[in-house]
Amino acid sequence: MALSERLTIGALAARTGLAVSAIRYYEAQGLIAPWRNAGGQRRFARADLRRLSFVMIAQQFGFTLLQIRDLFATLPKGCTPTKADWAQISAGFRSSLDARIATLTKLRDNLDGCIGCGCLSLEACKLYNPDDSAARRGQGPRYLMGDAPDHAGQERA
Amino acid sequence: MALSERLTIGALAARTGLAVSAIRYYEAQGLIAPWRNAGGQRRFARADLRRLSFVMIAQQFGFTLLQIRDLFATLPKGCTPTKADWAQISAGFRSSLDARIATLTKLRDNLDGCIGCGCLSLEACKLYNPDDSAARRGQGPRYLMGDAPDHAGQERA
DNA sequence: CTAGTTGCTAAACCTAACTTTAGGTCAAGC
DNA sequence: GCTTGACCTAAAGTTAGGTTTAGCAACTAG
Repeated sequence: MALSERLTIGALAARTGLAVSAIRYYEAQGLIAPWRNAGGQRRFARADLRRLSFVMIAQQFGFTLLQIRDLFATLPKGCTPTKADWAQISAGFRSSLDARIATLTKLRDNLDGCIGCGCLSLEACKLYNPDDSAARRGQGPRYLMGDAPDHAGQERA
Repeated sequence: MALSERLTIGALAARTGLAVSAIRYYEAQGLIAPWRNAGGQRRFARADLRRLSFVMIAQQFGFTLLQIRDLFATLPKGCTPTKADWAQISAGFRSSLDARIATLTKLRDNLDGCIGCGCLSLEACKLYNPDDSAARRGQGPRYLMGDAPDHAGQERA
């Protein structure tokens, strides 16, 4: 048992469900920092299981790897974050998640309104870009409605 | 006015806020099907404004272009879908959106539980992969918790 | 009728998040 | 001690959703 305090990449992969290549990729992205044994092979701490789990959860929450890395950067430099550290990060997730839920709900309600009122022209209704940045991929500003820019973009209700 | 019943790609871009290149890309993906004038230039119907608006909204809802294309494929073959057609599609969005909201809410509540109970080990808690496929990018099955596969993956509460 | 703007195609490039491939090394079991 | 499976690196490939570039054609205004 004490022997397995240091996990190989394969063991970590088996226990997280991640591919070995994904773990190596995460290391390249600065999300995890294993040390190496004499032969140059990666060796992971058990705490890295938690770390990777957190990465996977955060991804589901819509965070990019870059954002997650930055989040980790706010942790104290000691190798194994405490419960309190995780709690702090999780609380941040909580509010981000709340925001995303609110956005989607608003979008849904607007859609309902469009269906209900029968307008559905989609050219003058209330569905505007809520810049839910964590969930989007595009980058340019978009008016989002079929009609001229002048009635979109400024109404940020 | 009657002259502008056929829109050029530039006009369509100006009115939707999309880049010209994006519109051409959408055509290549089968989302829109303009005809060509004598000189080979694209000419769009006014209804395409609505179509593109719908694409943009659907993207915000987390749909891929492929899914949107398939959605459009269920429309009657006539060029300009009726209000009822849009309403039907929108209703489908509505339920998909409901599902996504439910997923995120569940995730949030589980996280709350983890914070609240102080476990936060992330190794044995209830945060599992809810296959919110519209919001994910990965493809393989993942256990999502740090610990062995045997207590993850089957509990689909 | 000619200049300038807009449009055309094809192909290359871009980012995120990985996987795959190629060619070689390490470690564990018999 | 040797074979087999796990591991290594570097680089290329993949998918989605586009943008950029290059070189050329077509509209439009004066």
